[in-house]
Amino acid sequence: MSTVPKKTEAPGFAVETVSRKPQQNRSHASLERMLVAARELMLERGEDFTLQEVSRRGDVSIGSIYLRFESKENLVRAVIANALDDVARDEEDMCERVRESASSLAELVPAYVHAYAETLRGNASLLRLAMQRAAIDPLVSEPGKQRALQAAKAGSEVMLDYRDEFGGTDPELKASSAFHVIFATLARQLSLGSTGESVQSYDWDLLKRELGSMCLAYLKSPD
Amino acid sequence: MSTVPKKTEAPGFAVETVSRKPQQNRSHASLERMLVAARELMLERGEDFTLQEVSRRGDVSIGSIYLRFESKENLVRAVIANALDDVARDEEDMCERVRESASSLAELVPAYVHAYAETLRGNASLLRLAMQRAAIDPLVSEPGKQRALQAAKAGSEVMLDYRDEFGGTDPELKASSAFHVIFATLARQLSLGSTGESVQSYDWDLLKRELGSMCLAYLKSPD
Amino acid sequence: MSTVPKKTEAPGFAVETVSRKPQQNRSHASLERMLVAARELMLERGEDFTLQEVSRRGDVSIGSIYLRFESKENLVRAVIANALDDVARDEEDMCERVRESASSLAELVPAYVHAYAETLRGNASLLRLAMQRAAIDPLVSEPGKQRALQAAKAGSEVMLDYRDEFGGTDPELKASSAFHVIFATLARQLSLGSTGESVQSYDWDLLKRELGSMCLAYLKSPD
Amino acid sequence: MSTVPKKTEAPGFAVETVSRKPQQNRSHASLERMLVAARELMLERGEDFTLQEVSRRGDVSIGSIYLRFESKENLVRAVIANALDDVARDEEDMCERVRESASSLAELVPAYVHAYAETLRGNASLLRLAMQRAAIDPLVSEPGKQRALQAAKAGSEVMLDYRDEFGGTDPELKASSAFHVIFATLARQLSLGSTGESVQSYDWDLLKRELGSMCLAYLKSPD
DNA sequence: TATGAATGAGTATTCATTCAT
DNA sequence: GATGAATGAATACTCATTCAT
Repeated sequence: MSTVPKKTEAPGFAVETVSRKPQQNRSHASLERMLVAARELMLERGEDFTLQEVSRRGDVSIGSIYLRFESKENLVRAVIANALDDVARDEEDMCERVRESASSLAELVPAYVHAYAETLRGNASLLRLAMQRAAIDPLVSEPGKQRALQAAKAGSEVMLDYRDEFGGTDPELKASSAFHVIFATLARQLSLGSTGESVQSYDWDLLKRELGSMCLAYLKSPD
Repeated sequence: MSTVPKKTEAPGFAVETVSRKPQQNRSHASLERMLVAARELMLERGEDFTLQEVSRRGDVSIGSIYLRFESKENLVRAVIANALDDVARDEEDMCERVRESASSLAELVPAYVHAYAETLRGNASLLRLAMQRAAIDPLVSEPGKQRALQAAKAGSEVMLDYRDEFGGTDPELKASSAFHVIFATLARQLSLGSTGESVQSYDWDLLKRELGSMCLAYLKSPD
Repeated sequence: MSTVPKKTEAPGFAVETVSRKPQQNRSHASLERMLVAARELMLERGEDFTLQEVSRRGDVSIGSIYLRFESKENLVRAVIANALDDVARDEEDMCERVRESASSLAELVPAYVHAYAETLRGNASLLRLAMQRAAIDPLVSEPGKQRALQAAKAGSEVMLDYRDEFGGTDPELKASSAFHVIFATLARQLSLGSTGESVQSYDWDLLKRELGSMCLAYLKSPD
Repeated sequence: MSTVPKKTEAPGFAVETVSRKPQQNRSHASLERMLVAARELMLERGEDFTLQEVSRRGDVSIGSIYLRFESKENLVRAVIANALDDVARDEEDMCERVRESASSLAELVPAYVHAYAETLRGNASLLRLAMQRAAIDPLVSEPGKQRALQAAKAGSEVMLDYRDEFGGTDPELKASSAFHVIFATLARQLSLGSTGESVQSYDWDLLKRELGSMCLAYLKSPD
């Protein structure tokens, strides 16, 4: 569970940074309940929910919420931080699985694209909220960047398992670039951050396949 | 300038659909002033602005605003519609320019990536708002999708000028896929739709270059 | 048609007192149209209508309305004044008819009650508005009182045709009292002035008959 | 004091139905203060008052008002419901007193008319508001009708104490009709529901006396 | 710790009225 | 006389936050 110290607009707001106290026994349950209630409401209606509703749905008093979180904003941040933690865990697992299943770059890249897509898809709703908030809230975007850096590193490393198959002279750069392109494309297709000009109806499987081809061609290319 | 008929929650809310009347002479100026004021405020603080403020800054009465727009929401849509129109125009020009300047696929693709990046960058702030709103407002997302479709077609066509240099058997698919990947990557890098896990500090020029290489390798690839 | 002078909050606001000018030819038509439109709207929604709506429905410009009436209030008063004129005319006719049809007090009283009820019923909607407004607007209640006085006199006179059949020593008082009671009871039953504690479902015909009996017994009574 | 449950557009909006919670101790005082303030304002200016004003005059926060009442409308209804309760109580007492003081129909009827007139006169201002609102608000008119029914029954019963002195064959009908006529006449004279064509200056005491005579003559009449 | 009643600042929207043309 | 675009004051209601118990 995550928390945010009351008066500290802390630089890195990891999950532990957003709530107020290292509650022990049963207050734990109450903290849990308010986070669950808030997450549900956020999935239903974004940030357009009321603390009153959290209070009712989570069976916690409004006072309790303010005992744990300095503000509604911080409660939202905590929910997002938890969601990002979940994603990070999923990503790690996914990397491991893909790594073990592939035995060549040509096998790996499409598998990675596919697996990453599924990982993101599973958390898309909360991720969307996270990214929307990050666009305006440094307290979410800053730690988000750290996480993204780690994800980039992890993703690159998976591909670098097959650096021998890479063309060109800077495999690290290639892997990193490939990761960014893959993530950006998948994210946009999943409407993370927003739909807008993305084309939902575009053939998703087709694009995934071509994205794999593209990266493979790029990684192997001597240029 | 754009307008929206009062009672028409029109299917396609093109610029002309959002305001109320084809006012001629000096009312034009007042409409202009409120749109400018609203745009400024939106760039400063998103949709979190007050009609009072628009009234003051644009030197128009509140009543005048409601004379042109059914609601604050529609005013916001009009500002966004205008911005999207601007982008569309810029994109067209950009395509033309890139087309004329390149004489081979190897020249074209990096030039296109670069030019597209600059085009988006110039309108990034308002585009971000557009995409954020599109995430929740069908009246913005629907026409946005049409526009995206056109942009995809236009972008593909530029690359297809050099279809002879393409590898593989389906140049249309390749061009379209390349466009989507390019747009997604640039958009994410510009934090369109949100920053979130994007890494602002990542070397932008580096990524653009590699994105060009990647697409080139892909388009030429026989697979 | 009635009118009200612009700056004169005139004591007696007869129909002629509420509009502004003794228009001649075709402006007459426009005045007529705005009064008709206003009456329609008032019948539909009370005073909760918009001058915009009067303008549209009556095909007159807002400016025209203000050319004839100093304010929306005065327009409302004019509509009411017209309605009261209509009622007064109807009452006169009704008295005449009843007078001719009856040949004894015992015949007259029930006939009068019945005819008066029908007269009021036909104008009930606008009368209701008139009385509601009169409750708060002296400019309506004052002339209304004059009219009521006349009505009381006219009604009394009909009954006094048969003063010979009256008991007691003050037939004028009896006739006047009977009129007041009849009017009050009918008005309440028609919900003029409001429904509230009146009982709509009470058997209307029954009450009318008993009301006749009551007045007859009273008029004949020696006390 | 009356209350109305927030989400219940309850069929019978008795006093208890209009506010939100059965608050005990000191919130009671605050509820009282807002009702008193609202009543004062309503007596001064009808429903044309501001919640701001209630807040200031009653020394309660706007939020507090909304804590007890779902809307301004419901606050108004609560004030009216209270007033109607008061009237009902007064009516009961009045009936009792009149009953005890009279020993014949000839004594009773004038006494009843007089006492009822005084009872209504004391609550006339708020009653007027109640009836005006009832004209457009079913949530007020519906329970109002129930109350009227009860009042009619109670009033009839008082007169039926002397049914032996009645003429004719249907004493219940006579009593009921007499009640309706009495109430209607008194109400109109007190301008309940509105003044309009009522004649304020008409000699009130005179009419009361004649109304008594009329009813007495009617009740005794063999027809 | 925990509660939840109380607070009150903040804002979109309406519509009678004016006045330049 | 006629027009109708422009004006802007006025107001109910929400909900994050506080604090007395």
